[in-house]
Amino acid sequence: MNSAIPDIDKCDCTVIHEDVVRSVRQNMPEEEALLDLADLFKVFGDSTRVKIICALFQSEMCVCDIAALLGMTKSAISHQLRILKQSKLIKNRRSGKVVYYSLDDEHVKNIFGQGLSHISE
Amino acid sequence: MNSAIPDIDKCDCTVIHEDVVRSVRQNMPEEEALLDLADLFKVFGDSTRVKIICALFQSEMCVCDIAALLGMTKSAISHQLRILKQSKLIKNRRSGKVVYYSLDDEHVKNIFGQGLSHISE
DNA sequence: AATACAGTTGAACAATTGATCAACTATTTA
DNA sequence: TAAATAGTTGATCAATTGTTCAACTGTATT
Repeated sequence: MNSAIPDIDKCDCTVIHEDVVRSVRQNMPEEEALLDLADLFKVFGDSTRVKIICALFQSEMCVCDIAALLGMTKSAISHQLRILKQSKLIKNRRSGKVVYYSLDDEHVKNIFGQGLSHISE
Repeated sequence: MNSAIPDIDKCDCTVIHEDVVRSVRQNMPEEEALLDLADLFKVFGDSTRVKIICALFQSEMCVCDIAALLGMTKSAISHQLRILKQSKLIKNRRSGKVVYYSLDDEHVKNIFGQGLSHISE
């Protein structure tokens, strides 16, 4: 199943370049992949989560340390860590009462690198 | 000016690994860079904008064509194009009544590539 | 000059989101 | 086993966001 053909009815205009639209539509990735991609970027689209990821680039850290680093509550950090973990960007290990979080993806570094490269222009 | 030291007061816990926190804090990118980075990813974090970018990978397109492709109104597309342009991810040229949009960044392709690579695991 | 069409813009509204708070679980230690 | 500490979780609320709608601009055509 490829990307579903959307309701043309909802479009309030004539198609000017019918051939282009047809060709582009045929080569679009599947709808689901595009939604997943947007959801992944949405995870990166919050400054708290960006800061957490940046911190974890340097070292694995526990919730308390991240909270202290960013000047936020454990609860707020824990909520964000949960989102990052659901997206499989970080992993954790428990050692006694302390839970250590660390990065769990090689792509993150590359995505961040490209992003930083873009904004520094 | 490096990343500002946040209110430790707002943190509701003791720092468990003081050395780690100090070291990580010293090496964190500037606050402003992190905010810009999050803002950039926020732009990618919407399925409509992801679809538009994917479409523009294949061909430059006018607003009507994108609207028809995605089954949305010109207005909705135009609003999103404006956001993409503000982030310097796309550019446009006018030819008579028609405005053509196209990608304006080499990093986009790499960011998307890494993102797609991540979700396909 | 008047009409038609491509595109833009601002206000409004519903939906989503992130921090807060309180209550909770899990593990260690006295 | 009771207290202390690390962390989690669900509800709530304010703030943000995306689409819609209506009115608008810009360009070409007649």
